[in-house]
Amino acid sequence: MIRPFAERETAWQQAWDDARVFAVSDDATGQATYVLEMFPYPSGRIHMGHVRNYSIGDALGRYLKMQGRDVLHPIGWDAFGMPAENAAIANDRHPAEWTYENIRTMRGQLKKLGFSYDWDREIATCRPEYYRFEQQVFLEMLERGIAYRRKTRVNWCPTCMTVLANEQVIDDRCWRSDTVVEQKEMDGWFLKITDYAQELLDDLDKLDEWPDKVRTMQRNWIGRSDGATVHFRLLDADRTLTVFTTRPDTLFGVTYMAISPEREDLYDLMDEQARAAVIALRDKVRADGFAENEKAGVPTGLSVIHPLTRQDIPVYAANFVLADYGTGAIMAVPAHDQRDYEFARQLGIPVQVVIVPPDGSIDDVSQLGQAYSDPGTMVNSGDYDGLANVEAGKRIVAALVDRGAGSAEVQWRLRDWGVSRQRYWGAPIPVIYCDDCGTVPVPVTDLPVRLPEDVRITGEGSALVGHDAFVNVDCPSCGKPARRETDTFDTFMESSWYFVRYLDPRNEQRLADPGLAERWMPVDHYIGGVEHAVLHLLYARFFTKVLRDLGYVSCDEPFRHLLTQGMVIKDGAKMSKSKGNVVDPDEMVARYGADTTRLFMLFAAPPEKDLDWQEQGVEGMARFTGRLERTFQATLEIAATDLPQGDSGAVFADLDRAVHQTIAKMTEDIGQRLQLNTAIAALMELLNNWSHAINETGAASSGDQQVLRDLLPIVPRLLAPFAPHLAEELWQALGNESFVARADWPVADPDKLTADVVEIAVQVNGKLRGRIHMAPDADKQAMLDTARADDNVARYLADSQVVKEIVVPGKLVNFVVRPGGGG
RNA sequence: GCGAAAGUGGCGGAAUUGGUAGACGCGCAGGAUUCAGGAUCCUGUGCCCGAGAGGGUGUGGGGGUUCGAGUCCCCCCUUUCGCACCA
Repeated sequence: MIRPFAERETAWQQAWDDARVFAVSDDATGQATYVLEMFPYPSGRIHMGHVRNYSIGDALGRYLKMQGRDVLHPIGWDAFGMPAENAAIANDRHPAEWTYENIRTMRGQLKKLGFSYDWDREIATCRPEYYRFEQQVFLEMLERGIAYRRKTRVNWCPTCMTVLANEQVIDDRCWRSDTVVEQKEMDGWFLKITDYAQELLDDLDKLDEWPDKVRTMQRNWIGRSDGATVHFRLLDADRTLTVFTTRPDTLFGVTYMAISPEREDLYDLMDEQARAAVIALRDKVRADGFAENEKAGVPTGLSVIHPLTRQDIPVYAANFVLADYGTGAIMAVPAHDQRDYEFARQLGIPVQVVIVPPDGSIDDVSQLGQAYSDPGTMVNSGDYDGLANVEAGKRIVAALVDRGAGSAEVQWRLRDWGVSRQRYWGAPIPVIYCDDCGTVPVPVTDLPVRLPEDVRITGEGSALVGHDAFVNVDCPSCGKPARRETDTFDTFMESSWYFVRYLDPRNEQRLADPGLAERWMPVDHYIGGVEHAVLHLLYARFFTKVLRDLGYVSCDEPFRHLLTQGMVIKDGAKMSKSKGNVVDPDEMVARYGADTTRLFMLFAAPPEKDLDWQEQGVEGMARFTGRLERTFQATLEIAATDLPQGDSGAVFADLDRAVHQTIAKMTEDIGQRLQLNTAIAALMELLNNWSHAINETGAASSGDQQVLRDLLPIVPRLLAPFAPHLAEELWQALGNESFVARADWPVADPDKLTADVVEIAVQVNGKLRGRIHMAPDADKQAMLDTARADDNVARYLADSQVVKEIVVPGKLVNFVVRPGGGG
């Protein structure tokens, strides 16, 4: 008896829970396999993007479990963050209350979708039992100098009233509120991600199961560039102006220097008029951001001495020189750098050519009207004339080293990660400031530093600042009154290591047992949106390397295979409340059931592409599940009737082969290619053959019946990764007492994978002229003879001469002919 | 501007190693069943010509390699994404 979907889905969800089917034991003996989807922020309700994400991971996890693996498939909540505070302000509720209520709602929604999570391992990052280990790791980082405090210019979002990391600023705007970010001078805690820059870059090559797109984005973000620093003595002052350049070979082409107007350390050397001009430029640059592409600049009145030619070189302040890259100053070579060229043109500065194309195709580069930045031969460069520019570059660096005027150097675009946030709803940073002892780490034995709950959220800065009991503490070192840090950690901290906590979520002594980390890490399949390509995925990689160095894990990289799933689109736009095109998962589950909803999400597009939500498509999928139920029921009845002895007919023999071909195709599509859409298509195709065999031909003999009896236990298992409730229901209808979720994935019988007759295309001059049917292993001569015998093919060969015969066994015959003669 | 990915019926998408383009699904058309609607079942469905057999044409555009190209090479167009004065 197959129950209606609403009834059976609830029943099976309960049964899975009761039997703890997806709880994985740490001492199981199978191959440890870790399947993980990016954990959700408890924003209120599950949306279709979540459903898609988790349906992909769930299908994969269930499939691997059926393959005999020990599958770890946990879920939790990325529970700290701004929206909880915003909601608190709007509704006068405590962020914790809001968050836990959302978690309850969303947990219920996930359960209704029937995902195969090990709920015993559920975590929420806002619980002290979780963040205490984050605080502990931070203290260890502090000890090792990986965490440090400094005053610096930071990105400040006036809406969120907090500092942002560089990664959280997109086009000069806050990643969350879209407000234009301001620059502010502030104290804050930083993590030395730059110490790991080289390893983060190098190890990208090991991540061969990551999309190239993501690896490229990270490579660009890290931004290694090789070059040299060059020191220029300032004229009439006992100071130097140091620059970074990737083109030391162009040193003889320097006709001016350019500094960022933010280089306030140089203001004292300028006369009043120049200083006023530079300040005006600085203010203009700050106001415009970098939206302004037009080159602008002013002379500073300063000059430097060229380290090799000893010539005087003027220094300008220029709007295109970045304050926070390199040294905030450049040597300008207008002949060979387009930006320098444009600026020189703008201000009438001379252009000095020092490299010409090696083939002499252009003997006077100065006539180009733009900078020449390709390789070439050195000119106007003293001893280096005639050399290839790359070689000259090396020698010039050597000459600078000799004179103490420079050295080879590597620059990075990656900045240290600022993790201080002036927000309440986050993990407290475990340090105390004492007037006598300075910055004092909270002793590990005092952890966790609990976030106090008796606060009122006003939106006027962090609620912690005014919380006297939290702030006023005794110095752990000298015992005198001291102040506790009131900033909290960036929420990206919590998501940088949660995948390790899942391994040992109830351990009160340690973040995770190293043996468990050894067993389960790295994550085998990590699935989530591409919007995390830099932020979360870079931080998580960094954290993993730190955890390795601290002895918590033994792997270098957290995620072996990364699948970046596409967005869910409706009416041409990403589903969002503001666009009013959201589809509520609960509604879909109520109307069509979890199985149908999940099947449609997986079928409508390959996992990595965007998915267009079409209600009609869901209805089509409901037709499929309905048809499958009816056909299964009908087949059960046939299997139970008495039929005359006899071999199977041709239709049923074909069906038998189709079953095994479907197993083979689905196994490859899910296991190797991760193309869940074509795996489902293959199952649909099988159902078409199967229901036709029953309805059109009908089972007439015991042989036919046997084919159906063999097919029955295979179908629920093929269905189980995608429509697990229906699969359990069908499995149970066969009399099985165990769960299909625990059954073995079927194995195709290799003898049944080849048909005894295949269709072979016959072409004449590459055009299809006929089709013949032969055994797949027919020899070439037989194929040619049969092809020639085809009426239509014969017509094309009649008045022509065959000059070449191409035969692809089991596939195709192609006659290459030319007119005239007789074949 | 630089980098990456993509462009296939009315629509979502298949085609895995250069070998029968359009699997599977939606939609649409015709039929069966039905009082009717819905549901279900069957048949057809790239475009053009043809009663049919069959022929022509067809994977963004143009060229090329090959017996054979959606797939490989060159040029161009469009879309999406990422980076964007990184010296």
